[in-house]
Amino acid sequence: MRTQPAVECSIQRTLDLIGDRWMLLILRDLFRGVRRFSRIQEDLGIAKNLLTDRLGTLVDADIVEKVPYQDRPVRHEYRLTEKGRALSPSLLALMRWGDRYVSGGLAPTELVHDECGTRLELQPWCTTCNVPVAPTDISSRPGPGRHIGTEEARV
Amino acid sequence: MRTQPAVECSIQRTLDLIGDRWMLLILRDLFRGVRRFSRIQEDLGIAKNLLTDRLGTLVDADIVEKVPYQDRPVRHEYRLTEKGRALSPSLLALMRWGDRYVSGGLAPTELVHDECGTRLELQPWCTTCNVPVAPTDISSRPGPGRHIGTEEARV
DNA sequence: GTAGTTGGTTGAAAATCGAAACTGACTCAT
DNA sequence: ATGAGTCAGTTTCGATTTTCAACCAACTAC
Repeated sequence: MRTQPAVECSIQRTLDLIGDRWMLLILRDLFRGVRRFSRIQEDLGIAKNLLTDRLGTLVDADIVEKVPYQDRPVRHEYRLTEKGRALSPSLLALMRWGDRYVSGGLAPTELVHDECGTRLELQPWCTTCNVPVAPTDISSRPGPGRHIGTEEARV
Repeated sequence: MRTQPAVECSIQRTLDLIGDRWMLLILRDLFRGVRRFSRIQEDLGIAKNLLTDRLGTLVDADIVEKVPYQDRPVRHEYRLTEKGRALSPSLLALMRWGDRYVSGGLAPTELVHDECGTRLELQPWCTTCNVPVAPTDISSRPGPGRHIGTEEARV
């Protein structure tokens, strides 16, 4: 798919896997409890062959597992694995951004803390200083998994 | 593009805008300081007409602005606006997920807190309880910007 | 004036997508 | 046991997108 030489960053590796136009929407549905083929298909309006393909990729990647929910006829549903559930911060981050910048500050759906009902924010967190970190206080450095030379690297 | 009726969730709205295979990679490059057409094009291996198109969309959406960095010949570079910079948590979340689940725990690039050098985590944060919130302690509810009926809604 | 760089545009071939039709396994109601 | 319906796909094919390569315009450096 990608014709590029090496993939040197986890964002690229992640997007190669789930950066498709439908993938994150499918995952969103799974998070929401929409787990069956036909329900997802009708909810998203995705073509069935594409849904088959995408779910297959997700299962192969161990992000989703296909579990039977009845015999005779055997019917399956798709459930997030732990790896899949670990994508929740990514979806939450995209959702909060959309709330603010695309939906004009009016969230169509809010995510709240079960215990107190507060709407959740998502922030980079420094576990040493125990404080939230602003985008301007972040810099990047090579990690143990290899690195690209970047002059001015900031996220 | 989307043939569906209404778009009722900020994740969908966001992905309609930047959920393309290239968009988030382009944004990643901009965050990293790769800001010129030719540099991005060669870094990503994206076709030039697509890069032209995608940058145009980003500029139209006010996520990126095109600013001249020299006259004679006028050359521009693409810079993130505040709206664009606000995507950093999303990219960070995808990157951390990739670090853990795709790059096998070995981050190719680490993002650190400027002040103390600690590698950053990204967590849903409850501003009332002032604690990080686990995925299992999150539920969703209709917000002021309209809602889909969901039975078992969790992210 | 020749070559090189930057930031594109254009056009044709290849890949991908979407809509609809079709299939197969099974249920349920008559 | 016939007929209608559901679920989860597969197949087919026309439409759309993407890729790849060539070309272009403006300017610099030699």
